[in-house]
Amino acid sequence: MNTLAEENYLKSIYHLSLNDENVSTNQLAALLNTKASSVTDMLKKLADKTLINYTPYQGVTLTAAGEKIAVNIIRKHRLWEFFLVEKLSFKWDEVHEMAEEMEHISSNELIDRLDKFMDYPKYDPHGDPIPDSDGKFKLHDLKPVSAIEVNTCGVICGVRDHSSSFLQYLEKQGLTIGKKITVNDIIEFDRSMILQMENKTLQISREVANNLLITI
Amino acid sequence: MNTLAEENYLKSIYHLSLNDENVSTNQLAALLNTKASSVTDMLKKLADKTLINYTPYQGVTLTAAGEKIAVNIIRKHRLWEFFLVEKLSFKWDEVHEMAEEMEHISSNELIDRLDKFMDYPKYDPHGDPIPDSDGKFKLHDLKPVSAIEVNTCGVICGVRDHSSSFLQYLEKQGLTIGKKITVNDIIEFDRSMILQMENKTLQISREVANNLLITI
DNA sequence: TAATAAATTTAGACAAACCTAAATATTTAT
DNA sequence: ATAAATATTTAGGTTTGTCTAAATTTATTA
Repeated sequence: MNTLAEENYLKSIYHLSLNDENVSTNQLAALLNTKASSVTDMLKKLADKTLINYTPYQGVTLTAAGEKIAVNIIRKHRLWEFFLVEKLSFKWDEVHEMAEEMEHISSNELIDRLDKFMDYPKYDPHGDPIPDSDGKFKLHDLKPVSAIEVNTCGVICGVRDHSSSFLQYLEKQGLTIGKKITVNDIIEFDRSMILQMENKTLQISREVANNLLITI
Repeated sequence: MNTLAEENYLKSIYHLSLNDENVSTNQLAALLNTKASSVTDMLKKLADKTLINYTPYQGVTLTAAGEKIAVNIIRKHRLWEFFLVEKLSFKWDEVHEMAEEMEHISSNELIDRLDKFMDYPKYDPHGDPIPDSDGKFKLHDLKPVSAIEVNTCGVICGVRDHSSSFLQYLEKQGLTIGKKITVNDIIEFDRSMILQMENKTLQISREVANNLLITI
């Protein structure tokens, strides 16, 4: 078994790997709220366990073994988030911290039964895909709202930013998972966007449009 | 907040306090699977935080603050055990280890909602009372089967031993929570007991009778 | 391409929670 | 009441995961 700290490093490396092939020490330090020297120590330890490929100064990638562990933690995190929202009626902006603790509950039998109990959900409350018990999952083909043209429409299927302030803002505007929106206009001055959604018109900043993900 | 180790010490002191007013260093070392010297270190730390009353060589008691924390952990443990059995269909002998991890999930809001989700259960799968959100709970008036006379009857409401081997044995014999039993006879030689339960007759050892709890 | 800046690693410490071995208190038994 | 046995604490280490400060490597830029 791995320690809590090791699990958090593997998870962070996995997340950062989605953007960059090689993950740097400083990226990890920033994400994990720690110092670069602490990261170096841990990278040596994870490399000794052959969970990562580590070349000093060159950053890291996960090995197959490391990725398997990371995906399993993400599976647990997302299933617990789903549980908290669907069964315990938490809001989508309230569950992240709790799931950060719950993802480390070790039993796989438990998580598989939880999965079954909730009828094998495919996406968590933020639209992120939930890996199945073999670690497999499908990504939607998602684009930020900011990437689409005037007069095209799409369905909200995810968010890039998971902060509660962003999620609360979206909730208040009714911009939640599954809603159909159309881009009516783009303001030239600041590239903010005018959206149509269920008879209502609303305006969102470029910043918001960049972080709101849709399928066409 | 308290560390995981601190929480486990407080919980253990609480459990041991039910039998002995003052809890000794060695009792804690045995229960926590650690060494007496390690216990001494932790007792000093908990005393500094005024969670226990500690006089060197004289053992410890919980302060009101310490007891509150201990009872809250026990509340969480028992609610999660109930969840695992009632919602995820685990058997009563399978849930202890998982609940040992889950009891440390910090959110009280989470546990209160879980409590509500399950409709405020009063007893866990082993018959132990679940403290409410104010830490209050009622004990059944329980006696071991070994303490009752021939031709008296009672309802199984708890177990003294929580080991999975004991629980599995009881399960196999059908001696589960809620079952009504009558003591038909006591064998003089080894004081084993002949029980009547739902048309069946079965014999249990003194050892089993000591660990099976009933209400009259 | 040499100097500077930025990123990373190394060296040496620290706190938490544990350990062993030795010292000290308390309890039990003769 | 004292010797022996038992329980507990103290002293000094270890490991994990963190830190700061200094050294080193890589990247940038003039």
